[in-house]
Amino acid sequence: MSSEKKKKIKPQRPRGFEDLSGNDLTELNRLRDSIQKTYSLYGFDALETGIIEYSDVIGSFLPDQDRPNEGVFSFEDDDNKWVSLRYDLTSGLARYVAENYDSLPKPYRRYQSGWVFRNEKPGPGRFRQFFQIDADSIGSDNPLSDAEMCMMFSDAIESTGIERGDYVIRLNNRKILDGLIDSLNISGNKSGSDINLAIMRSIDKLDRLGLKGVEQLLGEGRKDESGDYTKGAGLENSSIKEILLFLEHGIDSKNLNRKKSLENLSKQFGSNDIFSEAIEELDQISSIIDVAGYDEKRIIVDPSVVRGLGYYTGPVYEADLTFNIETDDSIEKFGSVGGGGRYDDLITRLKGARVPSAGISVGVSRLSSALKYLKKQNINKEKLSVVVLVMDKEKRSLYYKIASQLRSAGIPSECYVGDGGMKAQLKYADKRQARLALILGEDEEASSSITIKDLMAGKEASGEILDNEEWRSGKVSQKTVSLDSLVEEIKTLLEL
RNA sequence: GCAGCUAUAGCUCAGUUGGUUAGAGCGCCUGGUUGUGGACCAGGAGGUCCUUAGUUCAAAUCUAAGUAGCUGUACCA
Repeated sequence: MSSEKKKKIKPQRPRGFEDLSGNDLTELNRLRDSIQKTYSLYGFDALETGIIEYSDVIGSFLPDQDRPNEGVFSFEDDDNKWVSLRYDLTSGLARYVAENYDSLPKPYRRYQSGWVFRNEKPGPGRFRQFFQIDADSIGSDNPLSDAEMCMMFSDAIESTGIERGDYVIRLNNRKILDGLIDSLNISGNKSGSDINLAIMRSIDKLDRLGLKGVEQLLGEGRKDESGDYTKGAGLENSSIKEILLFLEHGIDSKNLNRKKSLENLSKQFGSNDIFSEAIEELDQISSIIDVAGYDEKRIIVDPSVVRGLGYYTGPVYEADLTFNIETDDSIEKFGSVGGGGRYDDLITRLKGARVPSAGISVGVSRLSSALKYLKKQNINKEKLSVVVLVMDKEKRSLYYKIASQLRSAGIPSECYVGDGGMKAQLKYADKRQARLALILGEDEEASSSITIKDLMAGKEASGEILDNEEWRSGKVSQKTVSLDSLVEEIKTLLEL
């Protein structure tokens, strides 16, 4: 006996994976639909690609070890080829574009949503499987496509029910930071170098760690709450000062209009070539969205945005929720719900030729919990459903006929399909959160009527019942009606 | 990866300086009520006290290692 028990496998879902049901699932679908509808309004095409790609295509390479790359779920297929679960939707897009390059319209603009997988340590609000909704524009160098991304981003977020003022699109350019770091004359620095990336990473943590944390990371290093130590970039004090000054300006400029903000920036570091180029690009984007009527309530210039260290090459955008979230012991910023930017070199790897591109990606779980917090989600939206009880198993066909009639009238209805008695069936209906139970037994049959039991009303009444006799009767919230008028009665009852 | 914390019933947790049969609330099941879910009453099932080794007359309790989880941090093409 005990050995048998030992064999019983503990039902446990892998960490970082979620089961979705009920309201959460409905909400996911709703968000996906409204965002995709926005993308579609802009003229983007829908695309689906598989969730598995060849590992080398996905951008990883086979090292000498057994596993291709950290962070990616990978395995060998029958042909001894390494395949991987997609870690984002861009990799599939890149492959698709390179494969069908000649037949696609250029620029090619498409949207896609789906689950992506990362084999990483999950944390609060971070999963190993999560849902992304992307839109990308392939094959355009034009600032118009960046501007379009920002505007569409803003529209998409508003379409989910988040109101203007509760979010903002922060626009920046990677070249601004490149220019800044370039002007510091740090030895060994160039775009993509270790020291360059270390600085970028430190700046990226401004939101979470604040100016002080960034200062520590740029210098010697930083100790976290648990006592663990992170080694810093080791810059000289003068350089750190410059960067911090710049970041402070970034914080200030959030409150300025875009034009003013860009003017200030160019005054501050105008002499650097890379920097000037960045300002010029941002200026063009800003003019386009100005004319289109997207003001600073929706899109701001914020020089502290870093985004995806790897493949972004120009303008970057991030959607931030601006309200605070109050937890038990602290008040935190809700933070980013998605982002994107220009990546001019990504498809080059698969295609050879340079393919300038820009894209955005929205993470749905964050957005969903934000909406839940704002109470915009339709929580416990009253479900309209009816369970027809099986009182006499011989007469099942009759019950099915009733359920079928109700369905024709647009009322979701089901017949109990289990083996339990009446008590068990009502328990079932209760757990299903059905609104009504229909009872047609001997009593009702004799008068060709049917009893409608309002489960919600009964539940409410139950708190007031103290007398056991009254309880026993169980008839507080019931109504017996003629079988012919059933549909009408239900419609009046539910105010349809 | 690094660091800190934690591990007792399905869930949330209590368990005294190491002491005899390990508890509570919720949930679940049964009955009160063979035609009534949800209130109420009565009863019941459910435990490798994470694993292994050690200390001890005696370990859920102390020690060590391992494992898993949580939190922070790092990484995240």
